[in-house]
Amino acid sequence: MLITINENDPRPLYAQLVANIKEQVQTGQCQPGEALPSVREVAELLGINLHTVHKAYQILRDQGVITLRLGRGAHVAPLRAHPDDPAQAEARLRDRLRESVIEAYHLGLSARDVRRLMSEELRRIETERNAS
Amino acid sequence: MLITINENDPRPLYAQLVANIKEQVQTGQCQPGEALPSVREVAELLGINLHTVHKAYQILRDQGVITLRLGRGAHVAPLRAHPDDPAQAEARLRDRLRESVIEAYHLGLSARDVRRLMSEELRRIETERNAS
Amino acid sequence: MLITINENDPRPLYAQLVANIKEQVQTGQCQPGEALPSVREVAELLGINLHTVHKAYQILRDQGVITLRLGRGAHVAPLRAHPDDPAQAEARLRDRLRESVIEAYHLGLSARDVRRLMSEELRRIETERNAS
Amino acid sequence: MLITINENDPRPLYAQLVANIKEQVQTGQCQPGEALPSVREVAELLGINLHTVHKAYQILRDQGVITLRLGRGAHVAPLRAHPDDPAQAEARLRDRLRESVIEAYHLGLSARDVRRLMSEELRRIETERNAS
DNA sequence: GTGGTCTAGACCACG
DNA sequence: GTGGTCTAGACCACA
Repeated sequence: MLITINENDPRPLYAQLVANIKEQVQTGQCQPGEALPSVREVAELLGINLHTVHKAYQILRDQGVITLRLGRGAHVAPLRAHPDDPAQAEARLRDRLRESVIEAYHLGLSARDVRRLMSEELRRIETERNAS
Repeated sequence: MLITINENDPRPLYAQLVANIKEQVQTGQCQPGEALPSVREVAELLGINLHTVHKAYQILRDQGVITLRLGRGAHVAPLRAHPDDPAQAEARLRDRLRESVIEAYHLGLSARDVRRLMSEELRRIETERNAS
Repeated sequence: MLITINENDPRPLYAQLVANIKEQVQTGQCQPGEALPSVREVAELLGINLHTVHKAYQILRDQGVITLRLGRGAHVAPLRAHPDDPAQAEARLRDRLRESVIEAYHLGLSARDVRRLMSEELRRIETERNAS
Repeated sequence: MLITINENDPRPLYAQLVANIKEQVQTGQCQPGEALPSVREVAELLGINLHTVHKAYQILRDQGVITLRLGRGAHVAPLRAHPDDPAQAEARLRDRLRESVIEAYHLGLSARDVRRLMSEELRRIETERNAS
């Protein structure tokens, strides 16, 4: 598992780590049960602070993406097949999508553009997952 | 035009104002050329500081959503029909959608759910706009 | 003489008036000695405040572009053939050009672009002047 | 990196800071990747308020001149090699140059003077950049 | 009345 | 330590 950060990304480092790992888990680049590198390894490899990595791992644990056990490191948790609370999950995503659509329109893009780009993204993630 | 903020929203106040106003402009709840309430009015109405509102208005001006003129207040700018830089606009939206899809999967939602919710949102905004 | 303002111009109204009139004088669209419309006429025509126009006229008088005489209105002053203080005039222009060059580079334009655009502008004004 | 402000300059402080830093970046007095002094340092050094400096840094970030990262300070961004939107970039510069030419004529300078001063400025910046 | 700038000082989040 | 947000209040420039 190769965790990376991007100097030009405006998000804080810990948020980049979280997003990066979630994406890799989701696209199947790392499998449930697989071990993640230790906090110390990641920090050294990326040349960042230990507690920045620690914070990212804690967030991932809180979101159920990984498991952390004392002395045994971090492991990828099994993927959620169904939402714990479907209504809440949908509401959250709905808000995100609503914001995205507003932004798209302000950028001058059309509903058609949005639909096309979303289809592309959905397809891309599916194929990445199947390839791995 | 009714601008609101939400105590529980994790975003900073100025960002909430920006999002709120962009949404109202986009859904047609206020028309191009229409005057927005003055910085002072909004600040008083919401019980927040002048500068917080001012910052939001400046951002909206920078993004081309409103015009601000010394001594003459704020007005809704005409909507962008086409992106200034289509490739860049698409890239930005693509990143947002990609993040949303990853999040959706981690919430336990399916590609089908995502598609359905997106269609609903696109339709909702269109109808709001046509209604006004 | 037709004085105009532009809603989308970020400059304050009085500054637009000043720039507009200076340009017309310079390009020969109005000749030395010619009468300018009265403060009141301009204000009514453009639907702006009397003292906004008044301020613009005062500035133009201070800069020697027009003459204002009580009861006789405003008239275009003769063009300056040579700078009153050549060193100071050059220094002022130099600062402006320096700023423009810095901006050009930050916009991603080259020295060549700057030269080309400057030549075009110089030529454009000459031809406009000769045409009138 | 030495940032300065000028009491007699009619521009607001934050705008002076922006122009000053852009010039230094452009003339190569500071290299891409190089760290800028922190907001607090600049504020203390110049005896002005934190927010004034902060605003300048934000503008520079929005214009792509520097990068700002929470907890990690400000750094010079890579220079733009080509305009994102060439037509728009040229239009902006053209307006600036047009204004400058009008001003030059009103100062009593000739087209020849303008050409000469512009050449000098272009050359000056090139040599400064090559020297560093 | 309007927006724009500057100051002063508090508090938070990130690394 | 860093940047980021919010408040409070003063003062200026424009219309």
